[in-house]
Amino acid sequence: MRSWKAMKLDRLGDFQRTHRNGDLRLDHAGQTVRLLGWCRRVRNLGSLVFLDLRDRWGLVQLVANEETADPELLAKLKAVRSEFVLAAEGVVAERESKNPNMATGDVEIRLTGLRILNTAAPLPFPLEDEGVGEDLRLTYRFLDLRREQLQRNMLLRSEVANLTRNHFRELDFIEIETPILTKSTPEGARDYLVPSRVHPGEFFALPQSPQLFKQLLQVSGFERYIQICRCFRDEDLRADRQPEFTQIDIEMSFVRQEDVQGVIEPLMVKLAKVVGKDVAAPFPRLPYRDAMAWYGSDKPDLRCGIKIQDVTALFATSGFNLFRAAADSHGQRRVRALFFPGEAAGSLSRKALDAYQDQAKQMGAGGLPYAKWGKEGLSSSFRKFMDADEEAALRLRLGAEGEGLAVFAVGTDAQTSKVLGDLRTKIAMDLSATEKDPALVNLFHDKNAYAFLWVVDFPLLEWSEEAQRFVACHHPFTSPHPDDLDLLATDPGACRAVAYDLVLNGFEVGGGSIRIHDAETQSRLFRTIGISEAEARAKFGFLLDALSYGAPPHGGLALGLDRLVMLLAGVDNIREVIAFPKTAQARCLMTDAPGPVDERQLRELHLLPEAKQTYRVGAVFFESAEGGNAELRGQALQQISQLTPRQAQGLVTLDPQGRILDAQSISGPTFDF
RNA sequence: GGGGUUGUAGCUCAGUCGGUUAGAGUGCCAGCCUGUCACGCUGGAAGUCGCGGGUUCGAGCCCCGUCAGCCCCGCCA
Repeated sequence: MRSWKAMKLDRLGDFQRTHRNGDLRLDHAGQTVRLLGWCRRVRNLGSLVFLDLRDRWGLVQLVANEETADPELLAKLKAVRSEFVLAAEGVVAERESKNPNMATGDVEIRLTGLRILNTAAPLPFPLEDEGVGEDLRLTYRFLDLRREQLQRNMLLRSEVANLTRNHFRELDFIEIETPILTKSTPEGARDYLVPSRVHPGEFFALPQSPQLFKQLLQVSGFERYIQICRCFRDEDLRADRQPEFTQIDIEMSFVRQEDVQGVIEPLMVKLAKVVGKDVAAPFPRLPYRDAMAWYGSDKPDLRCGIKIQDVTALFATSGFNLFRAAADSHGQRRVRALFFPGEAAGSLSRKALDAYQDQAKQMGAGGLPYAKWGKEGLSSSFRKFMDADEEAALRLRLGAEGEGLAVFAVGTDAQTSKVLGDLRTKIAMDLSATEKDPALVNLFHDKNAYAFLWVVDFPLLEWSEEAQRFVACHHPFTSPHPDDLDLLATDPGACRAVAYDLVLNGFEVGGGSIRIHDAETQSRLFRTIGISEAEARAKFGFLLDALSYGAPPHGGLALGLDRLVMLLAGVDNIREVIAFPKTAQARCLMTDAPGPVDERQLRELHLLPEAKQTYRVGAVFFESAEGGNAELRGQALQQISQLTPRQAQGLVTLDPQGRILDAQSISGPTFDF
């Protein structure tokens, strides 16, 4: 039998911790201390035993040897295995051989007492290893969370939440909780639904965001609202997306876009400082149109300075049909390009280019035309269509001096933005690892930067092919830009919104808008996106009512706390900053949720039809009946059909008149009637 | 819904052209060890090669299907 299973445990009793393990220093030498924690590792040298004791605050070495320690204590110490839970008493002493890699490396605790509070089975994976399979880590998340990295991330997350609360409290915000059980709305992401037991066939929805409630709170007069709240979206996941996530949600009255940004920026400065980064506010403002034109993304990563260029005009007379056709399309289709200067770009291998082409195809491109200027001059997928003059014109247009690589995309703005927006950061990141010129490396990817920016002037609406109508880009409560109000009727797609996203290093970390605060505009917008008067009344009647009773001009923003902490922690996956996350298939490997539920629960929730009555019928003896009296048998059967289920589970005795004399329980087959 | 990728000892992985008894490191168990700190040394136990089917004299390896993890596209107001 293994020792960790058989061991008798000690009680915590009146044992009191005197110090945190990580705090002990030479100053404490000579003091008797009492410590608690987990055994990280035992090093048993025979008659000398070392043990590292870990608590939330650090690690300290315990020691005992044969000459000075009580033999019972030494035996107990030798029985300890990794992750046993211990209470230790001892004297702080200067070490004979110090460990400079450890905060407490100058001292050790010479044990005078040891209690084993609990044993631990060998762990399914080592806590020190980085490369453990994530499914295993998630199955044993409670152990995974013992690891230093996750402890750090959880601490950081807690710090961010505290700083945020303090920041907004100083600015006179009030924290108000909004419902988790709420109403499903037609626009937006798929809702998680909760069936109502009391109202058959009706459902609550979990909130995708407290959007409408925080707007209503403005109508109520809570001019500055904040909530750190859980939100839910039943959509497919990504590395930076979980089905439930935490949002820092704020809303303010009597504000303009700049006022909302003005309370967020100083918070970001404070949060960046927590991880030792200095960022300068105000952050750059970039109109959506420019973001798409230059970076091909509404959340551009400004750590990369390369911009997309339009080269359509150069190919008006080109022999390269693909490009010339775009030039002939009167702006419907364009040729756009990225140029990466430098030796590393100019000497990219065919294999690397093929990989980028595959990437481009995945983003919907037909291929990836390129022009590369390397040691041997030009090599290009459309070289035979380009003479020296055209090459020179292209180089001039791209600003290409010396070596470098240009990649091209042809198509609509949306198509080319998608392809080039993706390749821009991808190629730049790769080149930053191989390029030797430090100035270029910095242009490709400034790895020290925390590149915050506001993307502003989003379009209000976009045409949905699937729905064959305009839908809200942000949400249907977003205020149209005051200068574009007339466009709502004439050219809805061109109407800008007073909406703004906060972007950090290519991630959308927040989004907000000034909201519609009058019922008339709100109704008008619902009409524009094809929500009928009746539907608007049914779904958003309370909002329209609220807007008609003195709603102040208001606006706000929501920050994705998880994503923000992920970026601050410098990790590339949102699961690393969530204590108990779901897998990419929206499953919890630890609890194995979601799971099936009892039929009874389903029936109570009206998700299954009512159960049929089931009768268990035993053998029936006609005790006093002589032979096969048909009439009597008929009476008996009639009696049986009136039996309660309980009576039917048994042996039934009838009198000559067919009445029940006696019924006893027996087992038998069941029948549904 | 689609594409890619991974799955072999508790863990991290190797496994050649389809061919003998599937290996290594680590962890675990036992013994030894007075200055370790990834302690060291000696020995031992440990396998549903994700699962199901097929091809073959023979499958961890080839084929088909399936499940699970991860990444991406669609989706995510």
